Amino acid sequence: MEKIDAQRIAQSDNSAIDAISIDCVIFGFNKGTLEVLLVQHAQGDSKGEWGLPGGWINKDESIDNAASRLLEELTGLENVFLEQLKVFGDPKRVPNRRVLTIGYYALIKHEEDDLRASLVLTDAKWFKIKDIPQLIFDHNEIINYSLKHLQQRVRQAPIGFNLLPEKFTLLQLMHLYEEILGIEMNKPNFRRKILNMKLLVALNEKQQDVSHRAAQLYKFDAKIYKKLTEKGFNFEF
Amino acid sequence: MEKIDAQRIAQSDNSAIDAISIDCVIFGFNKGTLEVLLVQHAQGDSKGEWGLPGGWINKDESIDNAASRLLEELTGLENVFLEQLKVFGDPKRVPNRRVLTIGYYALIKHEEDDLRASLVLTDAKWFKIKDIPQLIFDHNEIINYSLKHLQQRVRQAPIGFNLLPEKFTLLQLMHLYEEILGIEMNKPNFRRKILNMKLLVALNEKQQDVSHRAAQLYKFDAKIYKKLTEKGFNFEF
DNA sequence: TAAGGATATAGTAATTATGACTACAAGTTT
DNA sequence: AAACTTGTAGTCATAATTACTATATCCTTA
Repeated sequence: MEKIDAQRIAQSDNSAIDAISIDCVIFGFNKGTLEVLLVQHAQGDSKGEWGLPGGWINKDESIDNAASRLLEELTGLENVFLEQLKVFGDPKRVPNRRVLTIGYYALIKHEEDDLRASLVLTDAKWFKIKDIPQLIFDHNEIINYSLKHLQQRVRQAPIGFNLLPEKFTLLQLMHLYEEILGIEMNKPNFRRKILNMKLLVALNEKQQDVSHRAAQLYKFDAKIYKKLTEKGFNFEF
Repeated sequence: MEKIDAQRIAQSDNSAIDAISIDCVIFGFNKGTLEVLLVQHAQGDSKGEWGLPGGWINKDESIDNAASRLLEELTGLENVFLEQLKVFGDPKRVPNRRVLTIGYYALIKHEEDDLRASLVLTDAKWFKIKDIPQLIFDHNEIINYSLKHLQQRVRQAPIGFNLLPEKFTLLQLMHLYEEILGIEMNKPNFRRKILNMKLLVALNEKQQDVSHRAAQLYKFDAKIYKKLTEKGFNFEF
């Protein structure tokens, strides 16, 4: 492979790429609705416009670490579910310069108070999926891609739990799937199916302060969660 | 988001990244075995060592186009199944420099004669998955990742067909799945399941020159293939 | 405090899918 | 023609799925 080897050396320092960034699609689930966290640009050409939170990769920092650092800078949250999506590399995605961006997506427990406190300091806001405005660059495309990816992913691995609080009811879980997948499900059948998976552990607790019969609270079994995540499974509903 | 916006501008020209390459895992299926096409380096520090075929992105070329150009330069094949995997970005993946690489994987119909002719010109060789030697950089990791990814992917979409010739028998198809997934399947049950999907069209042809009863040949129905690929489906065996 | 409303949870029955087989068919080889 | 190899059809018990109905439990309010 002389050709390729030669190219590796020749082009390695005068790359056609001006820069490479990271952009992160942060999903949250609030009151039955899937939301995405966006930030408003305060300066530059795109002042006032909304876009995905993002940034740059530091020297000696893996790209996964860069993404989780950026996420923590924005939200104050650590140990969040965060996965790489893919690189977006259309030559015209950013005007005048060739900038690739590595897309990441995160799933966070939306109701955390830390998060709300941290966010008021910046121009960041949750948008319902349906209400996302026109964003800078190709950020709408990145969100669309990540949503499709999420829809695929929740059917292969029980990652949806990352959007729920520690303790949740079966109906909350079902509504989460309904919202992500855009479908309607049947309560009794959902119960049976999810309980058969042995993924959930019933707690000795019930919902509080609801104006109807309180539902059983569950958490998921971390061991089985791990096993299912590694092995992959099928969450067809 | 002043902070992020400022960073976008400040760091955009003195990036911590020296270069970004593309590396491609090319899968083929030959005599019941899954193989990967590797190339031997002819010069540089890694002379004589094997690695994934790869190269650099040109100006004004999308990364997907760059990947398919590189694939065509090596194999002479066009219109090949080719998808991005993800970026590999460990700071130490290449010694002395910070080089990210975008991983791609391709599925090709292995027996094409064009391919064989083209390949003799270069130091490229098919390796069985089990026989892959120690490769340069993190290329073993990239192959492992792509294999896992392929295993997931063939259960969600009927992409496995890209590894088979136009016309194939049900048993060839079953062996392909067995090889990719590393499992054993049951013939009659496989037949029933795959035929129920209505994805296959029986041809008016049978196998030729086999020393036993000739099997029915099938092709896949392009329309249903497309529908299933978009919608996603479940190929659990 | 009893009735009504709302939601949780249990159960049923018809249908379909799955897994583990057996049996037979259709060619090849000796 | 018999033996062998692989293809294809069919069986049967079990499990999963779908579309329901029924009942339990708790809160609200009249």
